[in-house]
Amino acid sequence: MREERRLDDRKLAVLRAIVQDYVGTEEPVGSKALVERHNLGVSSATVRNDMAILEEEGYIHQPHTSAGRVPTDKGYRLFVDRLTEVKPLSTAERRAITNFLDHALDLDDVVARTVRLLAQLTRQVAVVQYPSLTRSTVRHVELVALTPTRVMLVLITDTGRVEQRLVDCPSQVGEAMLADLRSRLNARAAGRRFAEVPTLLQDLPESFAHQDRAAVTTVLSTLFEALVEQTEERVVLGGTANLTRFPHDFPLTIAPVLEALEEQVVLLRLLGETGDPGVMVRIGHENAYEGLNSTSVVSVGYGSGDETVAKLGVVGPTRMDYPGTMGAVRAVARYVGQILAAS
Amino acid sequence: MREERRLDDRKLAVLRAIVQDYVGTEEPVGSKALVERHNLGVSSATVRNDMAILEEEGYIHQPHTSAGRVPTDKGYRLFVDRLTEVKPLSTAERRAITNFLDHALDLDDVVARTVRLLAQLTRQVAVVQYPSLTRSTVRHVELVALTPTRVMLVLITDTGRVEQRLVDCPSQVGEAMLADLRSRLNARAAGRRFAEVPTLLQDLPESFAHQDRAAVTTVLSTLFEALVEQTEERVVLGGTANLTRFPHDFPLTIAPVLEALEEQVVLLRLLGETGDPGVMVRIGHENAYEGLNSTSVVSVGYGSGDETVAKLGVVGPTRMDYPGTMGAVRAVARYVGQILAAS
DNA sequence: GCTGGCACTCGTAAGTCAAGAGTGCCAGGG
DNA sequence: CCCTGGCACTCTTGACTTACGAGTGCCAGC
Repeated sequence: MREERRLDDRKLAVLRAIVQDYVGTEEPVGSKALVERHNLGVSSATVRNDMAILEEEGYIHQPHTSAGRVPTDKGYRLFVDRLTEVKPLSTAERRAITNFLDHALDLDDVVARTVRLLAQLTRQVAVVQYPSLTRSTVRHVELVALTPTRVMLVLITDTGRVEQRLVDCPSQVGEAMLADLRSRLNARAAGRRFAEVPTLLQDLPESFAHQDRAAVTTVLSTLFEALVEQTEERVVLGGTANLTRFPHDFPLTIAPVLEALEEQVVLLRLLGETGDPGVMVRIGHENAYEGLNSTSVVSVGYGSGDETVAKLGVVGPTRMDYPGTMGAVRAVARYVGQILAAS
Repeated sequence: MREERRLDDRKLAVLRAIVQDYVGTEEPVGSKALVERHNLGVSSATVRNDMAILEEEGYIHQPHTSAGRVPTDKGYRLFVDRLTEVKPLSTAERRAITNFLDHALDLDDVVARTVRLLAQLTRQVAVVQYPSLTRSTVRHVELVALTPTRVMLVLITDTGRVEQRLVDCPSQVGEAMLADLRSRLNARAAGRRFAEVPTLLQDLPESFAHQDRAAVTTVLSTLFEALVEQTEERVVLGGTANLTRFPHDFPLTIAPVLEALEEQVVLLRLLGETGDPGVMVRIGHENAYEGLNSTSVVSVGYGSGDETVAKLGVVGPTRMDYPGTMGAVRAVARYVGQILAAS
């Protein structure tokens, strides 16, 4: 293809150098500075020619005549795909992760700590999704009578998550009937995946006395609701103060970013659209949401064992240290997975 | 006192006008503009004299010679205390509150919606504390055997909140013993306030068979821990994008503010230090936390009935519309209180 | 005690200028 | 054919100057 013909190894090296320098200095990088800081073995004039080609192909861009070059989204994309490797963490960083996460108390705490850790490690905005329940199984369902017609339904999942729902029953429910329902419910549903539960329980009301059937049906439908609703995931955010580390594009970009980050739906879509198992990077305009057009998202799935139960990642400026960020995100995800598997 | 002698009604009117104009225009206000926009009945020269007095007393301040005046923290304080009334909401705003909160599903949803609502209404950063459990009572304690030595403890409070804890028991716990413990626990603790529970349950282990006592003690201490820990409150934040509406002092002030707002501890102290029942306003340096020295906090307690169970409020620039903000905060708090009382 | 008038201060905007960075292009050499 | 040194050109940036105007403080007079 055409690009292959025009972009020889040296041009790619130039692009790599531009990205690295620009990420470091935050300033457009010129040909002269480039040859000084990287031993490319050619003169600045040659580099200028290469840059002209790279610009023609859309990998770099010139803010104005007589300024240095800045990578475009397409340039970052090529850099991420072919010009760099994920950078493994230093042992100090690795130790920080274990230190920080080993002291987590429960699921909420794991998520909260993960978000703080990611934000600190990458110095960017961290996003962590609660473990998904779509593939989760029911560990236990508890029913507690609060008043004669009111029942508290508590759903406990195998990821250690607990959800409660208040059920207003159409008729009085006796303690005996409640105990009966509880045990039958658990007998059938415990250990099952969420998706299976409704079919497994659909004929349950029939086995109850006529006057109790309405109440049983109400309880069941509340349970089903809870199961479905929990697939709408929660997302936790941290490190928004890191947005202020870029006084450049202020306050143009920060406002829409903050707005976007407050929308759970947007956050979920940010993380949600990845399919493959590796670290996903979405750069600038590759992001569906307009407010995030000048940011990149680095995300990855995590889970106990080999199943992905949720995603986590960071949001930062397109001008970010991709190798380092990808390394940090991946490392944190792995360790969180281990923690989840152990608990 | 001296102030009373020097600050006659007209000077106070001038201060009020300065605050109002400055909040509106965000620019230092001069004597001429003041007499044009408010019918003070005197000339600009007179106003200038008054301003000189107000400045001597520290109520207003001049950024530089030949600039208009800006209220100081002390000036805002006087304004809030004596020069204005809390502004009641418009019917449209009132309707927005009811519309928004009436559709809340559960406690989490109430809090989430409240935060969004407050942020929208005041166009500032909203902070809502989860209802306090210190005065809460235990509604039910549930124990679920997960493995022979592992028990899930679920605590349900009268505010509808649910907390779970995993308990690793030193010995195997049978289903029968667990049922026994469950019923005794609820018999003694249900309906009681958190603080009472430990004393009520302290001799419980003695009534169990010798080989079970260690397990019972473990479960109980986990329960007590959960009770205590829940008095450390959670706080939810929203509307941080509103911080970007002040391109003036950027990005000087926004960074420390964002940092402060990410610290749960700081947030809690922000809300927590108020005692009296009315709306509390803390202006600029009245704030203990340094990063918030250029912001004001407007907060108020809310609760079902007449007991305050938690607080909510907003954080904004000292240059804010105090009457409007106070009105909005108060109205939201009242309505949330009603919702909580009803559910 | 209020008012009009006036001189003074000082921040802001606009305009000018020089310096420097960076480029594109070209002609020559390997 | 590709690389290189050289050179003219562009355009941003910062410093400096200037003019303007908003706003003040003060004073004499009513």
